Amino acid sequence: MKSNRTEMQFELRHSVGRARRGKIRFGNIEVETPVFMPVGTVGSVKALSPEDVWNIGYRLILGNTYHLLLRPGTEVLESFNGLHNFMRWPGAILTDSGGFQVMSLAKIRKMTEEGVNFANHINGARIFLTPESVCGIQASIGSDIHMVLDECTPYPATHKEAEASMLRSMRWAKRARTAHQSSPHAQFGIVQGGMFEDLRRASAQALVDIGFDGYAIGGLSVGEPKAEMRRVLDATEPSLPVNYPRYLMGVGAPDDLFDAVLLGVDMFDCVMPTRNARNGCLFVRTTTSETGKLHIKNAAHRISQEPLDSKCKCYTCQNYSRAYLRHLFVAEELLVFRLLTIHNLQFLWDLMQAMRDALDGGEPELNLQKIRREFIAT
RNA sequence: GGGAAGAUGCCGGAGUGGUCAAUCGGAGCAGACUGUAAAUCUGCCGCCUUAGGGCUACGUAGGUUCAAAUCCUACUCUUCCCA
Repeated sequence: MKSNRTEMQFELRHSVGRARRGKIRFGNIEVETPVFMPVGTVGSVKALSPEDVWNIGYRLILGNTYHLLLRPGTEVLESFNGLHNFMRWPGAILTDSGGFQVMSLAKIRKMTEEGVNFANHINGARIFLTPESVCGIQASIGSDIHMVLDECTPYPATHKEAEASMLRSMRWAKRARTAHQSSPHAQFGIVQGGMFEDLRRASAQALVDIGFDGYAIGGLSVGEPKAEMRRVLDATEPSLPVNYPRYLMGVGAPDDLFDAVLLGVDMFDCVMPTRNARNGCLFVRTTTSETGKLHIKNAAHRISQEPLDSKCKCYTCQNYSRAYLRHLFVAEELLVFRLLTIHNLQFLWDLMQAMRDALDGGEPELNLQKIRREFIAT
């Protein structure tokens, strides 16, 4: 197994309050942080070509170990020397471990101390994921950042449940770190602990004791109120080492991204921009809609010659009217998925770029306030 | 000219005496979606409403009945078969 990637390097440039400005390098691929990563679960950012994703500016996307193991499987991926070559993606890839599927597919899996047994969602055949086997699968995928297998603790959970779940995830993290030893790729641990600050601190400390290349915060944005998420994030962040990237998993609502950057998070991923696009829900600036979103199906857009968002520079907004996009959506023309997905990913790119610029420039607080007014609905 | 079947809400189509403002689709309208079992899911969908109810409704007009979309009579129209 060879890979054309090299080790990940993280450089923290400076901070503004708790917010951080940095850069992650994978060989000649550079990723400015804070960064949002589009999700391409099975080797495709749904509806887009890799070129579409690249042209917006993205250089780091997600894949999923559980899903890629099922299809196309490691044999195919290895024969292509990994997912990058297979899908023709020139950027970097982070793979989630299957820990989220422990929660989202809870009905078809069983947990043991050894690992997770899935009756997989495609044909019911059993697949057994362990902290060690997930490392091997990720090696076959050849991703640049490997997430450890964890249990994404569901919400709500009692302190006792969250603690037992977190402690097991920490035991698994240690096993995964051992199994990963000879890998050239980066590996991130994942903080768990439900909504309990003491458990979150203990989890972070356990991971730091093991020592990872980056630290993720998992088990948030799983149905809890936003205030809960922020409280937990606020309490967890100080326990994370300064010189390593922090990754808040599964977060991508514009207001959550904004708040989490200010709380010191460097990396994010979320299906929201891509899934919402396919469901006809677009992110727009508050100058376009006070709610920050636009439902393309709405009758109000039937003859509108406006773009989705008059301040958006994306391919879709530069070329197509709301009326045409609505027509495509109503007529179930497949083109609409690409056009709407491009827009939503551009919106989050613009939001993150604006925040990076604000952190770099003078008067960051003032500029961040401007960004909040423009991108975040109240 | 003779015979048969049928006419239900925007459309398709259930219902064949009361629990029917009427199953279910579609269309229409609105909403949700946060490490993707999601091109998915939810709600509304005759009119009025202080949301408890009120009103008008199942081709048209009569009739039977405590009660009719459902039974009877006539008419109008549609489709099919025979001439």
